[in-house]
Amino acid sequence: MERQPFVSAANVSERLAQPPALAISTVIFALRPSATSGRPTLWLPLVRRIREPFKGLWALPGGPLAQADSLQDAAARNLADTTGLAPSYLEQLYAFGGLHRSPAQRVVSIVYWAMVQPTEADMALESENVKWFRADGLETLAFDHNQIVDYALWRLRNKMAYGSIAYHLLGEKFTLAQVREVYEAVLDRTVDPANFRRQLKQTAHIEATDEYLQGGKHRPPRLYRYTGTTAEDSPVP
Amino acid sequence: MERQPFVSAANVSERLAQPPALAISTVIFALRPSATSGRPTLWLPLVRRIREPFKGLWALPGGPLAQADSLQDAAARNLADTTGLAPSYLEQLYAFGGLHRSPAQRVVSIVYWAMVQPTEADMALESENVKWFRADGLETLAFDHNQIVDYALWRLRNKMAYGSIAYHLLGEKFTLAQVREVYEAVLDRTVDPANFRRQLKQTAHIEATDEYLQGGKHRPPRLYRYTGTTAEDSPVP
DNA sequence: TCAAAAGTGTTTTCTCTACACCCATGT
DNA sequence: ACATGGGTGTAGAGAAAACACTTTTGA
Repeated sequence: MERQPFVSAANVSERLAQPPALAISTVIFALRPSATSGRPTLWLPLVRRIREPFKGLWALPGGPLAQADSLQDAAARNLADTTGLAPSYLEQLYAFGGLHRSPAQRVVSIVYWAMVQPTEADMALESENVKWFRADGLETLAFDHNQIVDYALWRLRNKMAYGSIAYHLLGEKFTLAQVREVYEAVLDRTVDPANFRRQLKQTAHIEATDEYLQGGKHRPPRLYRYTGTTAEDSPVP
Repeated sequence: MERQPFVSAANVSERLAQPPALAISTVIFALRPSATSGRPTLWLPLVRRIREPFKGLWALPGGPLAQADSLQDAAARNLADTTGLAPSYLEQLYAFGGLHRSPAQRVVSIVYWAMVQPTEADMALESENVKWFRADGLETLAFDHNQIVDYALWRLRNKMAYGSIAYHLLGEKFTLAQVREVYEAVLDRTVDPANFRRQLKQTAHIEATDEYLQGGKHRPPRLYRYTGTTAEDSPVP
Protein backbone atom coordinates (compact mmCIF):
# COMPACT_ATOMS: atom_id res chain seq x y z
CA MET A 1 0.00 0.00 0.00
CA GLU A 2 1.81 3.08 -1.21
CA ARG A 3 1.28 6.22 0.77
CA GLN A 4 -0.78 8.76 -1.03
CA PRO A 5 0.26 12.39 -1.01
CA PHE A 6 -1.90 15.35 -0.10
CA VAL A 7 -2.58 16.24 -3.71
CA SER A 8 -5.21 14.29 -5.57
CA ALA A 9 -3.99 14.76 -9.13
CA ALA A 10 -0.53 14.57 -10.64
CA ASN A 11 1.10 17.91 -11.13
CA VAL A 12 4.59 18.25 -12.43
CA SER A 13 5.74 21.19 -10.40
CA GLU A 14 4.18 19.90 -7.22
CA ARG A 15 5.67 16.53 -7.93
CA LEU A 16 9.14 17.91 -8.29
CA ALA A 17 8.79 20.02 -5.17
CA GLN A 18 7.87 17.14 -2.90
CA PRO A 19 10.51 14.83 -1.51
CA PRO A 20 10.02 11.18 -2.52
CA ALA A 21 7.74 9.34 -0.14
CA LEU A 22 9.19 6.33 1.62
CA ALA A 23 7.12 3.18 1.94
CA ILE A 24 7.65 -0.36 3.21
CA SER A 25 6.08 -3.36 1.51
CA THR A 26 6.34 -7.07 2.13
CA VAL A 27 6.12 -10.19 0.03
CA ILE A 28 4.93 -12.94 2.33
CA PHE A 29 5.30 -16.56 1.31
CA ALA A 30 3.56 -19.49 2.89
CA LEU A 31 2.94 -23.10 1.99
CA ARG A 32 -0.67 -24.14 1.40
CA PRO A 33 -2.15 -27.19 -0.26
CA SER A 34 -2.97 -26.70 -3.91
CA ALA A 35 -6.70 -26.57 -4.63
CA THR A 36 -6.30 -29.19 -7.35
CA SER A 37 -3.52 -31.61 -6.46
CA GLY A 38 -3.48 -31.10 -2.71
CA ARG A 39 0.30 -30.92 -2.79
CA PRO A 40 1.90 -27.95 -1.01
CA THR A 41 2.38 -24.88 -3.17
CA LEU A 42 3.49 -21.29 -2.64
CA TRP A 43 0.90 -18.71 -1.67
CA LEU A 44 1.04 -15.10 -0.65
CA PRO A 45 -1.46 -12.69 0.92
CA LEU A 46 -2.51 -9.53 -0.89
CA VAL A 47 -4.67 -6.60 0.15
CA ARG A 48 -7.21 -4.85 -1.99
CA ARG A 49 -6.68 -1.17 -2.70
CA ILE A 50 -9.58 0.81 -1.32
CA ARG A 51 -8.54 4.15 -2.83
CA GLU A 52 -6.91 5.57 -5.89
CA PRO A 53 -4.56 4.95 -7.53
CA PHE A 54 -5.29 1.38 -8.63
CA LYS A 55 -8.46 1.28 -6.53
CA GLY A 56 -9.90 -2.22 -6.52
CA LEU A 57 -6.68 -3.96 -7.58
CA TRP A 58 -4.73 -6.24 -5.30
CA ALA A 59 -1.41 -5.11 -3.88
CA LEU A 60 1.34 -6.16 -1.52
CA PRO A 61 0.73 -5.33 2.14
CA GLY A 62 2.66 -2.27 3.19
CA GLY A 63 2.52 1.28 4.35
CA PRO A 64 4.58 4.29 5.28
CA LEU A 65 7.68 3.95 7.43
CA ALA A 66 6.84 4.64 11.06
CA GLN A 67 9.29 6.98 12.70
CA ALA A 68 10.09 4.78 15.65
CA ASP A 69 10.75 1.61 13.66
CA SER A 70 13.85 0.33 11.99
CA LEU A 71 13.20 -0.84 8.44
CA GLN A 72 13.01 -4.43 9.61
CA ASP A 73 10.64 -3.56 12.45
CA ALA A 74 8.46 -1.52 10.15
CA ALA A 75 8.13 -4.47 7.80
CA ALA A 76 7.27 -6.82 10.65
CA ARG A 77 4.80 -4.34 12.07
CA ASN A 78 2.62 -3.66 9.09
CA LEU A 79 2.82 -7.29 8.19
CA ALA A 80 1.20 -7.94 11.55
CA ASP A 81 -1.23 -5.07 11.13
CA THR A 82 -2.57 -6.08 7.76
CA THR A 83 -2.48 -9.86 7.94
CA GLY A 84 -1.99 -10.68 11.61
CA LEU A 85 1.09 -12.72 10.75
CA ALA A 86 4.38 -13.08 12.60
CA PRO A 87 7.07 -14.14 10.14
CA SER A 88 9.58 -16.88 10.88
CA TYR A 89 11.91 -15.29 8.36
CA LEU A 90 12.16 -11.67 7.27
CA GLU A 91 14.80 -10.18 5.02
CA GLN A 92 15.20 -7.12 2.88
CA LEU A 93 14.50 -7.78 -0.77
CA TYR A 94 15.24 -4.59 -2.68
CA ALA A 95 14.56 -0.87 -2.78
CA PHE A 96 12.36 0.07 -5.71
CA GLY A 97 12.60 3.70 -6.71
CA GLY A 98 11.61 4.12 -10.33
CA LEU A 99 10.24 7.53 -11.21
CA HIS A 100 6.80 6.41 -12.28
CA ARG A 101 5.88 3.61 -9.94
CA SER A 102 3.02 5.61 -8.51
CA PRO A 103 1.09 8.06 -10.65
CA ALA A 104 0.77 11.05 -8.35
CA GLN A 105 3.80 11.29 -6.11
CA ARG A 106 7.14 9.67 -6.40
CA VAL A 107 7.39 6.72 -4.02
CA VAL A 108 10.48 4.78 -3.01
CA SER A 109 9.49 1.39 -1.62
CA ILE A 110 11.81 -0.68 0.48
CA VAL A 111 10.49 -4.18 0.05
CA TYR A 112 11.00 -7.06 2.46
CA TRP A 113 10.21 -10.69 1.90
CA ALA A 114 9.00 -13.02 4.59
CA MET A 115 8.15 -16.64 5.16
CA VAL A 116 5.56 -17.87 7.61
CA GLN A 117 4.91 -21.34 8.94
CA PRO A 118 1.72 -23.18 7.98
CA THR A 119 0.24 -22.97 11.46
CA GLU A 120 0.69 -19.22 11.35
CA ALA A 121 -0.60 -18.95 7.85
CA ASP A 122 -3.84 -20.71 8.73
CA MET A 123 -4.47 -18.17 11.46
CA ALA A 124 -4.01 -15.27 9.07
CA LEU A 125 -7.12 -13.16 8.86
CA GLU A 126 -8.81 -13.26 5.52
CA SER A 127 -11.52 -10.78 4.67
CA GLU A 128 -13.10 -8.99 1.76
CA ASN A 129 -9.90 -7.01 1.36
CA VAL A 130 -7.23 -9.53 2.42
CA LYS A 131 -6.90 -12.77 0.48
CA TRP A 132 -4.36 -15.46 -0.30
CA PHE A 133 -3.24 -16.10 -3.87
CA ARG A 134 -1.08 -18.71 -5.50
CA ALA A 135 2.33 -17.22 -6.21
CA ASP A 136 2.40 -18.49 -9.78
CA GLY A 137 0.00 -17.06 -12.29
CA LEU A 138 -1.00 -13.94 -10.41
CA GLU A 139 -3.41 -11.51 -11.98
CA THR A 140 -2.36 -7.91 -12.63
CA LEU A 141 -1.49 -6.15 -9.39
CA ALA A 142 -1.31 -2.49 -8.43
CA PHE A 143 1.84 -0.45 -9.06
CA ASP A 144 4.86 -2.52 -10.11
CA HIS A 145 3.97 -5.25 -7.67
CA ASN A 146 3.98 -8.01 -10.25
CA GLN A 147 7.62 -7.30 -10.94
CA ILE A 148 8.34 -7.24 -7.24
CA VAL A 149 6.73 -10.63 -6.68
CA ASP A 150 8.63 -12.06 -9.63
CA TYR A 151 11.86 -10.81 -8.20
CA ALA A 152 11.01 -12.24 -4.77
CA LEU A 153 10.30 -15.60 -6.37
CA TRP A 154 13.58 -15.49 -8.23
CA ARG A 155 15.43 -14.75 -5.01
CA LEU A 156 13.56 -17.45 -3.12
CA ARG A 157 14.51 -20.06 -5.72
CA ASN A 158 18.07 -18.82 -5.65
CA LYS A 159 18.40 -19.10 -1.91
CA MET A 160 16.69 -22.44 -1.95
CA ALA A 161 19.29 -23.86 -4.29
CA TYR A 162 21.99 -23.79 -1.67
CA GLY A 163 20.63 -22.57 1.60
CA SER A 164 18.57 -23.58 4.53
CA ILE A 165 15.59 -21.42 3.71
CA ALA A 166 13.01 -24.14 3.28
CA TYR A 167 12.72 -24.76 7.02
CA HIS A 168 11.15 -21.37 7.58
CA LEU A 169 8.15 -22.49 5.57
CA LEU A 170 7.67 -25.51 7.83
CA GLY A 171 6.70 -25.98 11.45
CA GLU A 172 9.07 -26.68 14.31
CA LYS A 173 9.25 -30.39 13.59
CA PHE A 174 9.13 -31.82 10.13
CA THR A 175 9.96 -34.90 8.13
CA LEU A 176 12.63 -34.93 5.49
CA ALA A 177 9.97 -35.67 2.91
CA GLN A 178 8.24 -32.43 3.83
CA VAL A 179 11.45 -30.52 3.24
CA ARG A 180 11.75 -32.23 -0.09
CA GLU A 181 8.20 -31.26 -0.97
CA VAL A 182 9.07 -27.63 -0.31
CA TYR A 183 12.02 -27.86 -2.65
CA GLU A 184 9.92 -29.50 -5.31
CA ALA A 185 7.16 -26.94 -4.95
CA VAL A 186 9.48 -23.97 -5.13
CA LEU A 187 11.93 -25.23 -7.71
CA ASP A 188 9.17 -26.99 -9.66
CA ARG A 189 11.00 -30.22 -10.33
CA THR A 190 11.29 -33.61 -8.74
CA VAL A 191 14.20 -34.47 -6.49
CA ASP A 192 15.61 -37.90 -5.71
CA PRO A 193 14.62 -38.66 -2.11
CA ALA A 194 17.73 -40.68 -1.32
CA ASN A 195 20.22 -38.10 -2.53
CA PHE A 196 18.24 -35.24 -1.07
CA ARG A 197 18.35 -36.85 2.34
CA ARG A 198 22.13 -37.15 2.19
CA GLN A 199 22.64 -33.58 1.09
CA LEU A 200 20.56 -32.31 3.98
CA LYS A 201 22.31 -34.38 6.63
CA GLN A 202 25.69 -33.18 5.41
CA THR A 203 25.20 -29.47 5.00
CA ALA A 204 22.01 -28.22 6.60
CA HIS A 205 21.73 -27.70 10.31
CA ILE A 206 19.09 -30.13 11.42
CA GLU A 207 18.98 -32.70 14.16
CA ALA A 208 16.93 -35.83 14.47
CA THR A 209 14.36 -35.98 17.24
CA ASP A 210 13.30 -39.35 18.67
CA GLU A 211 9.76 -38.75 17.50
CA TYR A 212 8.02 -40.15 14.48
CA LEU A 213 5.09 -38.79 12.53
CA GLN A 214 2.23 -41.20 13.19
CA GLY A 215 -1.02 -41.49 11.32
CA GLY A 216 0.33 -41.88 7.82
CA LYS A 217 -0.53 -44.77 5.59
CA HIS A 218 2.93 -46.26 5.66
CA ARG A 219 6.10 -46.47 7.67
CA PRO A 220 6.20 -43.48 10.04
CA PRO A 221 8.98 -41.03 9.12
CA ARG A 222 11.31 -39.57 11.70
CA LEU A 223 10.80 -35.96 12.73
CA TYR A 224 13.64 -33.46 12.58
CA ARG A 225 14.24 -30.05 14.05
CA TYR A 226 16.04 -27.07 12.55
CA THR A 227 19.06 -25.95 14.56
CA GLY A 228 20.57 -23.31 12.30
CA THR A 229 20.54 -19.62 13.00
CA THR A 230 18.04 -17.41 11.23
CA ALA A 231 20.78 -15.34 9.62
CA GLU A 232 23.34 -17.77 8.28
CA ASP A 233 24.51 -15.48 5.55
CA SER A 234 25.24 -11.79 5.60
CA PRO A 235 27.09 -9.88 8.31
CA VAL A 236 25.02 -6.70 8.36
CA PRO A 237 21.24 -6.97 8.25
CA MET B 1 27.58 12.11 2.67
CA GLU B 2 24.33 12.07 4.59
CA ARG B 3 22.03 14.95 4.02
CA GLN B 4 21.85 17.26 6.98
CA PRO B 5 18.51 18.62 8.12
CA PHE B 6 17.66 22.21 8.84
CA VAL B 7 18.14 21.82 12.56
CA SER B 8 21.61 21.90 13.96
CA ALA B 9 21.09 19.96 17.17
CA ALA B 10 19.21 16.78 17.88
CA ASN B 11 15.80 17.38 19.32
CA VAL B 12 13.46 14.54 20.01
CA SER B 13 10.19 16.15 19.07
CA GLU B 14 11.58 17.72 15.95
CA ARG B 15 13.17 14.44 15.05
CA LEU B 16 9.91 12.61 15.31
CA ALA B 17 8.06 15.24 13.34
CA GLN B 18 10.35 15.11 10.33
CA PRO B 19 10.02 12.38 7.75
CA PRO B 20 13.15 10.27 7.36
CA ALA B 21 15.58 11.78 4.90
CA LEU B 22 16.52 9.67 1.88
CA ALA B 23 20.13 9.50 0.77
CA ILE B 24 22.14 7.59 -1.82
CA SER B 25 25.66 6.38 -1.13
CA THR B 26 28.08 4.31 -3.16
CA VAL B 27 30.88 1.89 -2.38
CA ILE B 28 33.29 2.07 -5.31
CA PHE B 29 35.86 -0.64 -5.81
CA ALA B 30 38.88 -0.42 -8.04
CA LEU B 31 42.09 -2.35 -8.48
CA ARG B 32 45.32 -0.56 -7.67
CA PRO B 33 48.83 -1.81 -7.03
CA SER B 34 49.64 -2.35 -3.38
CA ALA B 35 52.08 0.19 -1.98
CA THR B 36 54.22 -2.61 -0.55
CA SER B 37 54.05 -5.67 -2.79
CA GLY B 38 52.99 -3.99 -6.02
CA ARG B 39 50.39 -6.68 -6.57
CA PRO B 40 46.87 -5.49 -7.36
CA THR B 41 44.65 -4.95 -4.34
CA LEU B 42 41.21 -3.53 -3.70
CA TRP B 43 40.86 0.21 -3.12
CA LEU B 44 37.93 2.54 -2.70
CA PRO B 45 37.56 6.34 -2.76
CA LEU B 46 36.27 8.19 0.27
CA VAL B 47 35.36 11.83 0.83
CA ARG B 48 36.15 13.85 3.90
CA ARG B 49 33.21 15.28 5.85
CA ILE B 50 33.44 19.04 5.85
CA ARG B 51 30.57 19.61 8.28
CA GLU B 52 29.01 18.07 11.33
CA PRO B 53 28.22 15.38 12.14
CA PHE B 54 31.47 13.46 11.92
CA LYS B 55 33.29 16.51 10.55
CA GLY B 56 36.79 15.56 9.47
CA LEU B 57 36.12 11.83 9.20
CA TRP B 58 36.10 9.99 5.91
CA ALA B 59 32.83 8.76 4.47
CA LEU B 60 31.37 7.07 1.41
CA PRO B 61 30.53 9.37 -1.47
CA GLY B 62 26.84 10.13 -1.63
CA GLY B 63 24.14 12.70 -1.32
CA PRO B 64 20.42 13.24 -1.39
CA LEU B 65 18.24 11.62 -4.03
CA ALA B 66 17.64 14.01 -6.91
CA GLN B 67 14.02 14.18 -7.94
CA ALA B 68 14.56 13.46 -11.61
CA ASP B 69 16.82 10.42 -11.13
CA SER B 70 16.00 6.80 -10.64
CA LEU B 71 17.91 5.26 -7.75
CA GLN B 72 20.45 3.80 -10.13
CA ASP B 73 20.88 7.11 -11.96
CA ALA B 74 21.23 8.97 -8.71
CA ALA B 75 24.02 6.65 -7.63
CA ALA B 76 25.81 7.03 -10.96
CA ARG B 77 25.37 10.78 -10.88
CA ASN B 78 26.82 11.60 -7.49
CA LEU B 79 29.52 9.07 -8.10
CA ALA B 80 30.47 11.15 -11.11
CA ASP B 81 30.05 14.40 -9.19
CA THR B 82 32.26 13.52 -6.26
CA THR B 83 34.94 11.39 -7.88
CA GLY B 84 34.58 11.96 -11.62
CA LEU B 85 34.19 8.24 -12.16
CA ALA B 86 31.96 6.33 -14.56
CA PRO B 87 31.39 2.82 -13.23
CA SER B 88 31.62 -0.27 -15.39
CA TYR B 89 29.35 -2.03 -12.93
CA LEU B 90 26.72 -0.61 -10.61
CA GLU B 91 24.28 -2.53 -8.47
CA GLN B 92 22.14 -1.90 -5.45
CA LEU B 93 23.72 -3.17 -2.25
CA TYR B 94 21.24 -2.60 0.56
CA ALA B 95 19.00 -0.03 2.18
CA PHE B 96 20.28 0.98 5.60
CA GLY B 97 17.65 2.51 7.83
CA GLY B 98 18.61 2.08 11.47
CA LEU B 99 17.20 4.69 13.81
CA HIS B 100 20.48 6.16 14.97
CA ARG B 101 22.71 6.11 11.94
CA SER B 102 22.89 9.88 11.91
CA PRO B 103 22.76 11.86 15.15
CA ALA B 104 20.40 14.67 14.26
CA GLN B 105 17.84 13.48 11.75
CA ARG B 106 16.83 9.99 10.78
CA VAL B 107 18.42 9.05 7.47
CA VAL B 108 17.61 6.08 5.27
CA SER B 109 20.51 5.40 2.90
CA ILE B 110 20.09 3.35 -0.22
CA VAL B 111 23.60 2.14 -0.92
CA TYR B 112 24.95 1.05 -4.28
CA TRP B 113 28.21 -0.65 -5.02
CA ALA B 114 30.26 -0.08 -8.12
CA MET B 115 33.38 -1.29 -9.85
CA VAL B 116 35.57 0.85 -12.07
CA GLN B 117 38.32 -0.13 -14.48
CA PRO B 118 41.91 0.80 -13.70
CA THR B 119 42.16 3.35 -16.51
CA GLU B 120 39.11 5.09 -15.09
CA ALA B 121 40.36 4.83 -11.56
CA ASP B 122 43.63 6.53 -12.46
CA MET B 123 41.72 9.47 -13.86
CA ALA B 124 39.71 9.86 -10.66
CA LEU B 125 40.25 13.26 -9.13
CA GLU B 126 42.04 13.15 -5.83
CA SER B 127 42.16 16.17 -3.62
CA GLU B 128 42.40 17.23 -0.02
CA ASN B 129 38.91 15.86 0.52
CA VAL B 130 38.79 12.92 -1.87
CA LYS B 131 41.29 10.10 -1.40
CA TRP B 132 41.72 6.42 -2.19
CA PHE B 133 42.07 3.86 0.62
CA ARG B 134 42.82 0.18 0.73
CA ALA B 135 39.60 -1.74 1.28
CA ASP B 136 41.09 -3.88 4.03
CA GLY B 137 42.07 -2.30 7.29
CA LEU B 138 40.14 0.93 6.97
CA GLU B 139 40.25 3.47 9.76
CA THR B 140 37.03 4.48 11.52
CA LEU B 141 34.62 6.09 9.08
CA ALA B 142 31.66 8.43 9.57
CA PHE B 143 28.21 7.05 10.36
CA ASP B 144 27.88 3.28 9.94
CA HIS B 145 30.04 3.31 6.85
CA ASN B 146 32.51 0.74 8.16
CA GLN B 147 29.69 -1.79 8.38
CA ILE B 148 28.53 -0.84 4.92
CA VAL B 149 31.98 -1.37 3.42
CA ASP B 150 32.27 -4.73 5.19
CA TYR B 151 28.97 -5.80 3.77
CA ALA B 152 29.98 -4.67 0.29
CA LEU B 153 33.19 -6.68 0.58
CA TRP B 154 31.25 -9.73 1.70
CA ARG B 155 28.95 -9.41 -1.27
CA LEU B 156 31.83 -8.87 -3.67
CA ARG B 157 33.54 -12.05 -2.49
CA ASN B 158 30.27 -13.90 -2.73
CA LYS B 159 29.66 -12.85 -6.31
CA MET B 160 33.25 -13.54 -7.21
CA ALA B 161 32.96 -17.14 -6.13
CA TYR B 162 30.74 -18.08 -9.04
CA GLY B 163 30.18 -15.13 -11.27
CA SER B 164 31.74 -13.06 -13.94
CA ILE B 165 32.25 -10.02 -11.79
CA ALA B 166 36.01 -9.82 -11.94
CA TYR B 167 36.03 -8.49 -15.50
CA HIS B 168 34.46 -5.21 -14.43
CA LEU B 169 37.60 -4.44 -12.46
CA LEU B 170 39.76 -4.91 -15.55
CA GLY B 171 40.12 -3.06 -18.83
CA GLU B 172 38.65 -4.06 -22.15
CA LYS B 173 41.41 -6.53 -22.93
CA PHE B 174 43.12 -8.60 -20.29
CA THR B 175 45.21 -11.70 -19.77
CA LEU B 176 43.95 -14.73 -17.92
CA ALA B 177 46.63 -14.16 -15.33
CA GLN B 178 45.18 -10.74 -14.62
CA VAL B 179 41.77 -12.26 -14.00
CA ARG B 180 43.42 -14.73 -11.68
CA GLU B 181 45.15 -11.91 -9.82
CA VAL B 182 41.78 -10.27 -9.23
CA TYR B 183 40.42 -13.47 -7.78
CA GLU B 184 43.45 -13.87 -5.57
CA ALA B 185 43.27 -10.26 -4.40
CA VAL B 186 39.59 -10.39 -3.57
CA LEU B 187 39.37 -13.89 -2.17
CA ASP B 188 42.79 -13.60 -0.54
CA ARG B 189 44.10 -17.02 -1.47
CA THR B 190 46.16 -18.49 -4.26
CA VAL B 191 44.56 -20.24 -7.20
CA ASP B 192 46.08 -22.88 -9.45
CA PRO B 193 46.72 -21.18 -12.81
CA ALA B 194 46.09 -24.29 -14.87
CA ASN B 195 42.76 -25.18 -13.31
CA PHE B 196 41.66 -21.57 -13.20
CA ARG B 197 42.24 -21.24 -16.91
CA ARG B 198 40.06 -24.24 -17.64
CA GLN B 199 37.25 -23.04 -15.40
CA LEU B 200 37.16 -19.69 -17.15
CA LYS B 201 37.15 -21.11 -20.66
CA GLN B 202 34.28 -23.42 -19.75
CA THR B 203 31.90 -21.12 -17.93
CA ALA B 204 32.75 -17.47 -18.28
CA HIS B 205 31.89 -15.50 -21.37
CA ILE B 206 35.22 -14.47 -22.78
CA GLU B 207 36.73 -14.75 -26.21
CA ALA B 208 40.36 -14.87 -27.25
CA THR B 209 41.69 -12.00 -29.31
CA ASP B 210 44.64 -12.52 -31.66
CA GLU B 211 46.69 -10.04 -29.68
CA TYR B 212 49.36 -10.71 -27.10
CA LEU B 213 50.53 -8.56 -24.24
CA GLN B 214 54.07 -7.50 -25.14
CA GLY B 215 56.69 -6.00 -22.90
CA GLY B 216 56.67 -8.57 -20.12
CA LYS B 217 59.76 -10.38 -19.01
CA HIS B 218 58.67 -13.74 -20.32
CA ARG B 219 56.43 -15.43 -22.84
CA PRO B 220 53.74 -12.95 -23.90
CA PRO B 221 50.26 -13.99 -22.77
CA ARG B 222 47.25 -13.88 -25.04
CA LEU B 223 44.71 -11.11 -24.52
CA TYR B 224 41.04 -11.88 -24.01
CA ARG B 225 37.86 -9.86 -24.20
CA TYR B 226 34.72 -10.10 -22.07
CA THR B 227 31.60 -10.90 -24.05
CA GLY B 228 29.02 -11.40 -21.30
CA THR B 229 26.19 -9.06 -20.52
CA THR B 230 26.41 -6.66 -17.60
CA ALA B 231 23.33 -8.08 -15.89
CA GLU B 232 23.65 -11.84 -15.95
CA ASP B 233 21.62 -12.36 -12.82
CA SER B 234 18.40 -10.85 -11.59
CA PRO B 235 15.29 -10.05 -13.61
CA VAL B 236 14.32 -6.74 -12.02
CA PRO B 237 17.02 -4.16 -11.38
C1' DT C 1 71.47 -21.05 -21.98
C1' DC C 2 68.75 -20.20 -18.16
C1' DA C 3 64.81 -18.41 -15.45
C1' DA C 4 60.12 -17.69 -15.31
C1' DA C 5 55.64 -17.30 -16.81
C1' DA C 6 52.31 -19.21 -20.50
C1' DG C 7 49.89 -22.92 -21.64
C1' DT C 8 48.73 -28.29 -22.02
C1' DG C 9 48.10 -33.01 -20.33
C1' DT C 10 47.32 -36.51 -16.94
C1' DT C 11 46.35 -38.70 -12.69
C1' DT C 12 43.89 -38.72 -8.49
C1' DT C 13 40.17 -37.44 -5.69
C1' DC C 14 35.84 -35.98 -4.63
C1' DT C 15 30.99 -35.04 -5.43
C1' DC C 16 26.67 -35.80 -7.71
C1' DT C 17 23.36 -38.97 -9.77
C1' DA C 18 20.85 -42.93 -10.71
C1' DC C 19 18.98 -46.81 -9.03
C1' DA C 20 18.83 -51.32 -6.63
C1' DC C 21 17.61 -52.84 -2.36
C1' DC C 22 15.83 -53.52 2.53
C1' DC C 23 12.56 -51.75 6.34
C1' DA C 24 8.25 -50.77 8.62
C1' DT C 25 3.62 -49.77 8.61
C1' DG C 26 -1.71 -49.56 7.23
C1' DT C 27 -4.95 -51.89 4.66
C1' DA D 1 0.47 -60.59 2.06
C1' DC D 2 1.22 -56.65 -0.32
C1' DA D 3 1.48 -51.97 -1.63
C1' DT D 4 3.84 -47.84 -0.47
C1' DG D 5 6.70 -44.49 1.24
C1' DG D 6 10.86 -44.38 4.61
C1' DG D 7 15.57 -45.19 4.67
C1' DT D 8 20.45 -47.32 3.20
C1' DG D 9 24.10 -48.95 -0.06
C1' DT D 10 26.69 -48.62 -4.11
C1' DA D 11 28.48 -48.36 -8.91
C1' DG D 12 29.29 -45.04 -12.64
C1' DA D 13 29.70 -40.30 -14.55
C1' DG D 14 31.56 -35.99 -14.30
C1' DA D 15 33.88 -32.11 -12.06
C1' DA D 16 37.66 -30.31 -9.35
C1' DA D 17 42.32 -30.43 -7.46
C1' DA D 18 47.21 -31.49 -7.74
C1' DC D 19 51.05 -31.52 -10.37
C1' DA D 20 54.25 -32.99 -14.16
C1' DC D 21 55.49 -31.27 -18.45
C1' DT D 22 56.21 -28.51 -22.81
C1' DT D 23 56.49 -23.76 -24.95
C1' DT D 24 58.06 -19.13 -25.49
C1' DT D 25 60.02 -15.13 -24.41
C1' DG D 26 63.73 -11.63 -22.07
C1' DA D 27 67.95 -11.29 -20.03
